Amino acid sequence: MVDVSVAKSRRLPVMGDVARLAGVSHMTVSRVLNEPESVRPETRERVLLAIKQLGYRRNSAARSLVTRRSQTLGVVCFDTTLYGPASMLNGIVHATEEAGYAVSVASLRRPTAAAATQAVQRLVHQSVEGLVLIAPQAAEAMAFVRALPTDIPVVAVENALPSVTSVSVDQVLGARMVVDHLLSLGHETVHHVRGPSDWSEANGRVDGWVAALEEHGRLVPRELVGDWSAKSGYVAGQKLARDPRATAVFAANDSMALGVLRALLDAGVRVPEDVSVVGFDDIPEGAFVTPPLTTVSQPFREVGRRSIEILLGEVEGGEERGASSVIPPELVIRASTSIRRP
Amino acid sequence: MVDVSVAKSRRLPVMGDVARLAGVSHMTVSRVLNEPESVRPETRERVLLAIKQLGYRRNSAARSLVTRRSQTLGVVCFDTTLYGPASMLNGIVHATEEAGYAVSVASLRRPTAAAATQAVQRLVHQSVEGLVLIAPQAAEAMAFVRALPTDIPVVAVENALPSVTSVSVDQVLGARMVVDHLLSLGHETVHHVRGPSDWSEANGRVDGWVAALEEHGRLVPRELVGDWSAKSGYVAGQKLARDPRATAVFAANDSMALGVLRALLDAGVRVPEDVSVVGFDDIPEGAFVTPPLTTVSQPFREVGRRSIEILLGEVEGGEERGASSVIPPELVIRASTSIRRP
DNA sequence: ACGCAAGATGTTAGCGTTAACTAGAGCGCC
DNA sequence: GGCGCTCTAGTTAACGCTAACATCTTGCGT
Repeated sequence: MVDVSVAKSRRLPVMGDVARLAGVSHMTVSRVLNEPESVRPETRERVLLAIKQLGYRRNSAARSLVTRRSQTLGVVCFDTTLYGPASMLNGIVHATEEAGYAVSVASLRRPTAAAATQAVQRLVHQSVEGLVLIAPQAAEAMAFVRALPTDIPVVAVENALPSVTSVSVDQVLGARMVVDHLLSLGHETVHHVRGPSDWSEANGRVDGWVAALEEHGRLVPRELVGDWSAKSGYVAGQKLARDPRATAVFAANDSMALGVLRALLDAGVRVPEDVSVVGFDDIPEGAFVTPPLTTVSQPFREVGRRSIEILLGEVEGGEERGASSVIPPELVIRASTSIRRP
Repeated sequence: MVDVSVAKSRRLPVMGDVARLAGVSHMTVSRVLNEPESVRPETRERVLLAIKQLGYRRNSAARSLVTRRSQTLGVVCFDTTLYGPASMLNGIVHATEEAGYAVSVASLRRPTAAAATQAVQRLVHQSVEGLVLIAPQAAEAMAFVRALPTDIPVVAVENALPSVTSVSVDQVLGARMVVDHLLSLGHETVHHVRGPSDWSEANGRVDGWVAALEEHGRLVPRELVGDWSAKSGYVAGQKLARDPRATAVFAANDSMALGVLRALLDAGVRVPEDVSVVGFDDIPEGAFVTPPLTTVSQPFREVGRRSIEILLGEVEGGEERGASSVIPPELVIRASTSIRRP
């Protein structure tokens, strides 16, 4: 289909070739492609036919050279193997494609400032028209801000960078919903296994957790720290299993929640009879583990969609700076939480 | 850092500007950037300084126009939310970046031939220099083959397309290892919850399962069909729970295995005491579910690395057609399988 | 029949870079 | 001491496209 070209000459056909075959000037070919309405239907058909016969495709480099537009957005991400970032990337890629832009991805191997700078540079070098950052570590935040070019729009997802428009899920609210849910089940307080301290999402969840407990006048237990992995959740769970006051545990993501679950079960603690456990993210497997996990669902697709919407508003409409936007998450109650039975 | 430019004129600096500031011709600037050795150190320093002062960056469109190289590889993928594809994408992005190429991603919303064609076209339009297909459905296979341009190298991962170089994990071998393991534990036969019939990976696993059973002269039970989701695994698990002859279950991926596990437990079947369950993929959570899941680990990074290696061999070295390559998976034995106790 | 607007198409000149050739300087060699 | 060779830097011409302006048809009013 693509290669119906006469294939005689080695070089790909250019506008001039199409023009010659159609008996028009190369400019008419360009017009057929860019503003078909301005060309007489009869001529247009002839040109279109010639294009098909030669298998002609516009040279995008030449096009962007003269239009000064690359029709490409850049995405900087960290570990897209994690469910959250992967979903986000997915949402962003879809939204970008729908808008007719290409997506160029730069992935940080490690969460260092140098890597962040390098990734941004690489994308800027590719002359992307806008930049999406899905790199939720605060560690690179300043590196990002320094590396960011001033001449192209940027949107950060899940990471409130100073002076950068951001789209994020309301982590604080999500954590509050978890705490409210657990307290309403009669638990005295809620223990927390937090994510790495350089992740803004982890911090938001801690903030919400603390705020909600304090509002209810409850004691805020010392938090445990994980690294998002189920393994780190397991380690935390082992400690929690030894603490009789820990009857409700809020893990900062589902993977860690699974680790906690596992550790508790291994220690002979029943979930949810003895201890309630809640996660965060709503991974697809969450409903099918034992026991099915109560968690907080984040509208990743929506975040992707909205961030691209804002970004393209700035890229195309030339809007000054899109307003940051926060999207509420949703509590999904399943079987890993229950009324406290002392 | 990036914007130390004089910022007086609205337009970005071009080679000519750098040249004027450094007191040389634009060609010398070009040489400093492309073949520094050929410029006298003294001159080179002057040019480098001017570049820094102006914050000059080469225009990549102009560059690719004249060199006819986009320095970009295209990746076509389907659902990058699934662990397997996400890991693969990750591996590919890393390998591509290391090689100094940009990565343009096209994602299929739905696994249809039309979407496949469109995605390939979109990337080709962006003048990518090579194409990686991570779209494991056979459904689009023919669409891909038709849509593929003949003038740029293509590598398929996990999908043996006719006349396309491929890199994949040995699915058949993986399945055999699972069956061998289960039979060695004393199970009479192994039941299988397969993936969608249009995924080549699913088919490979079925083939290996059948082959291994037949080699051992065992009865091949009727297979159950899932869609990779834990939910579909759950449905399959419910059926299996009713079948007293099903003492060993091989689910085609970990998510479905979790669903099976859940269904069995819900039905009062103990795992692994009554029934052994094995998954495939080795998702990070697998070690922390109840019971920890025996599964097959796939070297996704390695697949990504090797596919890019082959692709770039063709792109740069002009090698005719890279040889397809198959990488062995690894059996990870955990606690969801045990000796059959009748 | 003539002028004139509107529509369709053509002509020309870049966009910013690299390829390919040209020119000048310095230097060794017979 | 002049010839040619190497090393460095400059000049010119693409690359394939679109913007902007120029030109040629039409058709219509008077």
